[in-house]
Amino acid sequence: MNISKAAAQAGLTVKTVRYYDTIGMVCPYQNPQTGYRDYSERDIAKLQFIGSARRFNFSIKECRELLSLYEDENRSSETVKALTMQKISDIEDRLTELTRLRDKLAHLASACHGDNRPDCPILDAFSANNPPS
Amino acid sequence: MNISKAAAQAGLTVKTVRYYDTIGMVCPYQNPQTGYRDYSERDIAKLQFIGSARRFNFSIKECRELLSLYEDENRSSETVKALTMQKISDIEDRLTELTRLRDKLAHLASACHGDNRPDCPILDAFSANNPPS
DNA sequence: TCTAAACTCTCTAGTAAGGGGAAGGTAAAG
DNA sequence: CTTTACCTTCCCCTTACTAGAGAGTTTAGA
Repeated sequence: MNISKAAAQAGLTVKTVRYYDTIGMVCPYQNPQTGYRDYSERDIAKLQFIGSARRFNFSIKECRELLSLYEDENRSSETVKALTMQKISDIEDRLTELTRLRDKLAHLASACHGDNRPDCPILDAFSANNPPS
Repeated sequence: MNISKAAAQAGLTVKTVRYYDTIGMVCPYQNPQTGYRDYSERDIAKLQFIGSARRFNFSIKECRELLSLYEDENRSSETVKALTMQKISDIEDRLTELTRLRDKLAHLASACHGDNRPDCPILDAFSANNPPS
């Protein structure tokens, strides 16, 4: 299967799929005459797997790890679950942080009348000597 | 004031402060003999301002915009409030997205017993032909 | 069969926002 | 005067791609 069909199957762009080859994640057979890549069913499955994991916020490095577990017939689900729980925890940290940011910004915005007058509580807050939180 | 003290005042690293000079955001007087940067009080205030805005998730580009409003004596608070509301909206989009991710991952994790057996619902889900959501 | 469109390839360079570290000059303290 | 702690520029590294140039290939239609 050529690269654009492979990409479509996995919900990725051609550029991305080519990138996954250059970094050694999914390296299809490559015609030595033309240089054209030819993706097998197994390659497609790997691309789909990576696409899903990426959409779940796993980094490329983590995807590599998941992929090797995926391909290991003798794996246990232990490591996968641990990785997933860690990822959930990462996401929750980020949620907490973003929620705090939003609340602070919303608080500032509510104090700002947002009209033509030059005084602005938001800018004032930014220029205050805030210790880095 | 030398760069390390300026950085400390603003809660930034020396590298970051130097970077803000190279990209033209805060360009202090530079001794032509030694090349040493010398930060004025005004420079420090700008660094602090940028530090705060960055911590509020504003990009460098947005910081430039906020900074020019901050330095404009005749500005109105209108634009600042609009930028802030937009940022709040961005953050809320991200919150929604991350919450959905967390819930999906939590759902998968709860289905996975995480023991020594090789079957794993998480990996199964990743390898399923999921349409990109 | 020819041609033109639609694909593919590699390669370079760029993105955001700095971090790491080398090589070398400078300032301040003892 | 020496040591230590700074400072400088310079270049490469990071993440996960994306854009585009220039050139070769495949395919569909006339």
